[in-house]
Amino acid sequence: MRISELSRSTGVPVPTIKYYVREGLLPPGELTSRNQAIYDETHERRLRLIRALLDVGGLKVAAIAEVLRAVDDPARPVHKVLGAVADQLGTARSEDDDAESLAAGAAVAELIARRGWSAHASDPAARDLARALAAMERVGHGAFRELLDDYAEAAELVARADLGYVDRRVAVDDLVESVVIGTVLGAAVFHAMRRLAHVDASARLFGQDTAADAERKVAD
Amino acid sequence: MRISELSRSTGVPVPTIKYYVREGLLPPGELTSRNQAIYDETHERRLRLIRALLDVGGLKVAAIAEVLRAVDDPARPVHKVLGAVADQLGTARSEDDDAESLAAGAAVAELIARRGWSAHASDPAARDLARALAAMERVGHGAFRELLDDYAEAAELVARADLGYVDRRVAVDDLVESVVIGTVLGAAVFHAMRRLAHVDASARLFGQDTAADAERKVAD
DNA sequence: GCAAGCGGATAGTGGCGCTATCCGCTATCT
DNA sequence: AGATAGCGGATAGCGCCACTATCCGCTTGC
Repeated sequence: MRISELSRSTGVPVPTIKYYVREGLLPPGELTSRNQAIYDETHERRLRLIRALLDVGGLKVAAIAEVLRAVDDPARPVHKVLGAVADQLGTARSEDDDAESLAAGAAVAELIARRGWSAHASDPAARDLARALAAMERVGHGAFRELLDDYAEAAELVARADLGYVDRRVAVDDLVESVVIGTVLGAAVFHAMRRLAHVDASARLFGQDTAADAERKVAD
Repeated sequence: MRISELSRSTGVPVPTIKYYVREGLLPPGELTSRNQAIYDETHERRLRLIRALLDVGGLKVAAIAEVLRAVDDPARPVHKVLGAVADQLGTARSEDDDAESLAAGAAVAELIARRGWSAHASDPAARDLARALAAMERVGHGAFRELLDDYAEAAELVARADLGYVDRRVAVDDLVESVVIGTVLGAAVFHAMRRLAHVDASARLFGQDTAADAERKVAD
């Protein structure tokens, strides 16, 4: 397969494919001469994965490069890959040591203890959670903490479902890739689902014209 | 309060405040002369909200402008505001009419019917969900659909919690703003929580050194 | 009376995900 | 054998976005 066919079969423009290769997201084609290379279905598959992580997962190109490095690592301990993926999904970078952040960090540590989770408050995900709670506090919604256990319940439900799914796919396909896809795209799926559930809840509470509104909105 | 004090009290640089005013995120200060204006605690509050939606919620400046326009609308039907917010949280823009998208759209319509949700498949959230499922299909994970009902269960749980929270805040504070904050920041909270639950699940499945890994990672 | 700060306007910056162009070479068609 | 389309690789540029820097003439407060 030449690059133009790879482009056609995936819908990704040729210059973009070249760009992905440059950025280390996609392995280069195998050279058959100084300026001719062939690509196969692994490239096609990888390209589709890249687009999914980019368009639906919302990951940055650099983040995808790091995730794929972990995926391609021959000695790939699954939970390390999961950790690499989870880190790229986050936002927190700097240390926050204002009053709200410290309080939020303590609340997160309590939650982890209460839930008996095998995670540490220094985990990037825990830091992001603390960041979000600190932001809630700053806009006068510190009381949102009361929902943490409900959220945790739902998160456990989702995590259990994800694990079961990955477990079922072990024999079928590449385990590591399943974990990556489940984690990243699963987040997008849940995010959309939560919005949909809110639409339903809002319709029940505030009026029954929501579906009609949606119709009209789409017609615009 | 002058602009420099507003900047000091919120941590937002003065030129950035001016930028937000230009973009319509923040109302201008009240002029006391041709080139002097005063700001009050409503500006402070609004500025904190903007930063939360931007930094934690991940909304774009233009999206925040649209959300705040809805919030400030004197005749503000709550479910309209919620709709405006939900739309800004999404990603889908174009029509997808390939095979995967059509199948995914049908799956979403079925889910909505099965759940009895008062939402329509043309709702932006439903489209985003279909988009995510189509992406799953394209990377060979069409079987992920088996998890949809588990996800829906979790989403309902979260939506119920959110509604209860908003209900509790009706008397206390501005209802519309609570809805916005709960929707946007709640998404960030859940996203972090899901990652945390995955860390726990991964630790249980693949090894008990995850907490130690997190410690080491932070030390880097 | 004068430096510091102000509101407002305009232009510039850095990061990111591409995209356009050019080069010399090769595969393929006639 | 010659023409043409396409190739890999390199470099430069683009469009968007969230700021940021600079400048202007004008107050304010010491």
